[in-house]
Amino acid sequence: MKDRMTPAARMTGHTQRGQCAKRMSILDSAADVFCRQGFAGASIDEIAAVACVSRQTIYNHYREKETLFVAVVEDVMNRANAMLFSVLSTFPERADDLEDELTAFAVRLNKNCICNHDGKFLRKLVQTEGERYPHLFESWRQQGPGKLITALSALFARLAHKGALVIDDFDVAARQFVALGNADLQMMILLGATPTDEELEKAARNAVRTFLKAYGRPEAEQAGHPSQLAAISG
Amino acid sequence: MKDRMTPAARMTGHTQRGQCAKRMSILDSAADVFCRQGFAGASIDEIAAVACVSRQTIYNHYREKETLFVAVVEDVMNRANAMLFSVLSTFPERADDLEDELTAFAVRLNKNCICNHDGKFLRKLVQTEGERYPHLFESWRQQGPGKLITALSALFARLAHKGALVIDDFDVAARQFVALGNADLQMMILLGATPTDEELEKAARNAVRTFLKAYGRPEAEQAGHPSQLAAISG
DNA sequence: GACGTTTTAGACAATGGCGTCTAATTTTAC
DNA sequence: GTAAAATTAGACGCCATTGTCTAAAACGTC
Repeated sequence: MKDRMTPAARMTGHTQRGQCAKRMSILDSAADVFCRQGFAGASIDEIAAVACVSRQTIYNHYREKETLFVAVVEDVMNRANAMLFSVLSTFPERADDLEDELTAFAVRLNKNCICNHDGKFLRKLVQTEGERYPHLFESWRQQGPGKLITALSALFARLAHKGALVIDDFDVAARQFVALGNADLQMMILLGATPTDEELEKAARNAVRTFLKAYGRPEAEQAGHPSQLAAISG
Repeated sequence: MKDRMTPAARMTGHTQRGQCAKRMSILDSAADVFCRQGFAGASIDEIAAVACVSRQTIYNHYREKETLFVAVVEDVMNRANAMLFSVLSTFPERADDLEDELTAFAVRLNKNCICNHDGKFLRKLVQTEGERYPHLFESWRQQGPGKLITALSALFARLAHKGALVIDDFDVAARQFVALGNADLQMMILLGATPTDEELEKAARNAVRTFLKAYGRPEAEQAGHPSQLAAISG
């Protein structure tokens, strides 16, 4: 049904040759199956089939199902955290065009960190298996979402220091920025659906407008986009 | 470990006697086990043990595991929707003390609809089994969250009509109200943890303050709570 | 107290998944 | 080309689970 990529096609970019190729194919396919079926529902045979690999090869790399699962989660967590900080590094420095820049940033955050494949995987697995593997996801929680909020609040603090924003509690503002960014996408996020670019853009625009209404410097707000209110109603 | 209630103690209020008691005990226990283990990981024997009921009794009421699962989900969905509309009916009518009243409302919403047992169950199951039972959860999505936003936006429209709020897009505002309410609790919600009353209160307070900064009538905002900014920083 | 219904415990076959093993085959390294 | 390493297909034992069946026990009602 859903056209699945062959493992060769799946590994884009530099082709790690040798055993590493199989390893990555296994990790990728296992992530896919674990995500769809959960730990209990995923069968090694299905993972092997998706990875185009024999079952023994999997047991060759990973002692047992649980070992594979932990490796998959750690792999996805590392990718997700790397992507998160890559996106964080694009946070707008200058305060000109703050609405547009923050909107573009929110789009990147939602698209590459929250609505993407890895984000869906982690949400699902943290919810379903989080209680069974507390320490496994705890480290992710601290290094991923935890640091996101810390970093975001520091960045907002800089913008506030420059006079572009008026914020009383940076930490709360950071969390609210992320929450507002998800507001229009919550059901899609829950269902694991992928929003279109227009949906992403619109959600981010709505979020940033409200965020700036709450935290923006009053005079800058109206000076920047005088036609704002008129444009929304359409 | 976690002290489980005996099935008799679990059914509060009017004691439906006869087979109905067993039925409810089975539904309750099955919800518990399905929520913890997922559909694939849940075993009928464990459900029977938790319900203090023999396995055959379960098969007596429900033809097979899937039948039981569907019944459980429908049961929880009905309870959750009923609770949602019960909470919705407490939305503040008058515009006096809007911050306090909206905060109390947000606390009720989070506590009784989102962070409670049923909310956790539905989030988990929608994510893990939603793709396998599309129509089952689709009806919930429409009648639960869908109607929540519709109703909330209508209620906000009334407040705006009274001049208590300044809102351009009621639908967006409704979604943002809910999203802001979750902002400080997102990780707890993801983990299925239960926030304390103080955490609920603080999260709702932060949310409503920001919501009113964005959508509150400018003069009402400062007139109502002049010491607001000073109080937050502590 | 007697009768019909419900529940119970346990046995049972069937299924499917996990993890091991082996022997053959392919790939890689030199 | 050859030797070592990796991979493969398939068979295998083991165990957990599903769903059925049966005979005994408990329950509720009259």
